[in-house]
Amino acid sequence: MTVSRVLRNRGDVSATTRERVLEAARTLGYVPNKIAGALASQRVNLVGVVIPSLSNMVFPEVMTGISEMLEGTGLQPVVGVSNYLPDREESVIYEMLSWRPSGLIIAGLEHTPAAQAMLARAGIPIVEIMDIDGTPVDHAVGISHRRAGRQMAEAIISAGYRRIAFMGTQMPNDHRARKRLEGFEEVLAANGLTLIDREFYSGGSALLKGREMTEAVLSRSPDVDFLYYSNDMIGAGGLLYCLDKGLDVPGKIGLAGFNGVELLDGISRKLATMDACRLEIGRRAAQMISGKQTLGKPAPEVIELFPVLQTGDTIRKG
Amino acid sequence: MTVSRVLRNRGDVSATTRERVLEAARTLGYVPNKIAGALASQRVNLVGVVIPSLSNMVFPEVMTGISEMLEGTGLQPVVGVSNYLPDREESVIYEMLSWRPSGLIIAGLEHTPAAQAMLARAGIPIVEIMDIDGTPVDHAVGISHRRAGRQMAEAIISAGYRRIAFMGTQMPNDHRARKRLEGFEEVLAANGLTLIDREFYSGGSALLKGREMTEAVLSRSPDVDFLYYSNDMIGAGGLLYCLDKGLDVPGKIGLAGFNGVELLDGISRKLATMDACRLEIGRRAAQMISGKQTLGKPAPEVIELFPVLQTGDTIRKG
DNA sequence: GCAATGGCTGTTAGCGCTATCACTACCAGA
DNA sequence: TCTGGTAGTGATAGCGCTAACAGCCATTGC
Repeated sequence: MTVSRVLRNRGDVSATTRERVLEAARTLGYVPNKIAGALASQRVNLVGVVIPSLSNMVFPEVMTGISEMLEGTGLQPVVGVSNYLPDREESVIYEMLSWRPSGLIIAGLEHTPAAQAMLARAGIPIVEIMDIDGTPVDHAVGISHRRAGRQMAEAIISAGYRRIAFMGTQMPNDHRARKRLEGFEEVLAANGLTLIDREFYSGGSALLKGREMTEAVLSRSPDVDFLYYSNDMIGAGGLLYCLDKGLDVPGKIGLAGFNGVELLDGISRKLATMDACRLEIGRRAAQMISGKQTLGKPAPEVIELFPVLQTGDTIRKG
Repeated sequence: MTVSRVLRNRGDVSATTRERVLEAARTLGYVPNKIAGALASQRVNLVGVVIPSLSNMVFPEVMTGISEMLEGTGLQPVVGVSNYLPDREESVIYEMLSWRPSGLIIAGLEHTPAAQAMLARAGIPIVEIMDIDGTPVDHAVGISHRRAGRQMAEAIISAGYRRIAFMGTQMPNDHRARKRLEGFEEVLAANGLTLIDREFYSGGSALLKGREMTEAVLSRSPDVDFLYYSNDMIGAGGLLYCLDKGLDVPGKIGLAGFNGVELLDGISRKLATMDACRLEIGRRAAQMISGKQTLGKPAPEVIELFPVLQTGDTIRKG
């Protein structure tokens, strides 16, 4: 018992005893068994994080925000990856919950009914992140992707572009990209416009795919005057292609992406984009979990963040 | 007990009983407590993965290889991030081991003495990845960064470049980058050469930093004829800068990076680089752990992989 | 003097599972 | 008939900790 107290820094132990215990632990190479500890104390210092992918850059950034905020709280993030597959997400959630974590952070609002049910009755704080266009199980932190799509469409139209094409991922389960496109098309429709071309890809190097898709769209629809990309990576690929071809950007043709990927800051021309507030989302989500530790079960909370449109160098001014 | 048997698919249970149990579990929303299960069975289906960073792209790729291989084995990866800090790594290892995972995968061969000791007596398979220039605690899968540095230097020198500058990260604990540079300088020295300039950075957008450092080096040492970068991201930034300035690449000035980041495939000119075999490293490491599950404690194994030099478009031929 | 307090250490029970063995029912074969 | 096997199920102990409380000693206040 005294050993337990020393190793957890809990309760009173005399300085001499503490030293003796630590010394013994060191020489024995003793590592306490957290499994037994967790079972006995009904407390697990883990926070589950379920995300669709690690290769998207967006999610590692969210993770950074989460880790940063969890630092010093005694909580540790545990990552699970769903690969954008609802069934896989369900099993990852099941797996996570069976470890009885202190909280769960999960990307998106769309889950299988079984997953919804598990989350609802898990009895721990659940934070759904990235998106707020829908009904959260418990807490939520994110942006409205539908609104983001609308905002971008408005900016593009008010800059005078009319013949707009879209390029994005072929992913039925990327609900956030879908919502952005929906919002985007909504505003186009309200202005009597429709997308004059669209192209989808899946897998491979995003930069390269952006280049290839752009080439395809430009040769198929040479009169296009704006290229809207579902993310900055393919947008950057497209931008590099346009610059290589000597096209007049943003005069004759404009481009825009989504995300505000800092990674790409080194390209000679800055792509128009919207920041998805990834770091902030991670931070807030982590805060919600660690804050909930002390208090009881508080009312579900939804935090909406507002991305800022950055026109960069690829949308003409005025 | 019968419930336990049904939920783990172990032992004989009649079809009717199984169905009744599953039905009850479903209506109750029952999620078994893995903590208790693990404590009772002394088996934990987790594999710890300790890496320095998630924002480096290299590590998410390794993770992809690991997840891919672990799929279907019943094992689940759990990630811990050390931020290139030895002390933090030590505490992450401690944290991980206290959950008694089935195995541990850890980047690099350099750890604190305490961490070394913990790993050595953990009693589970340990796989140190990425690097093999050193002495592993148990198993290892990786490449020789020293050799990689040498190979690149040889290629550069035999292409006729002589006035070489280096740009890299300011990270005393990035041992792999350090070893590459050591190998590189070794070969320079053997050919009577030394680096004529060097520049280091930390933090920020790698692409942008590459651009800035390149500008700094070129203005300080205008007679430089080769730029060697410690990674592809800053290399790409430098390449974009050189192209923007209309420099003759690879005629008057050559460039090379390291890693083979697929991400960058969309740039008009292909940067010379070496593939670090990241996916393969992740796969092999995961295999070693899952393979060790059935057999007893086998002899430590070291797998060396061999990166391939890709001269791309930024080293002149012949 | 004694009770009361606080600092420190030890004892006991039990967290929710699984390993192991015990038990029942049933059938085949001698 | 009995033995021996097998399929299915239940009873018991215990995994390695921690919560809760019990106990002890030294000090303090009156």
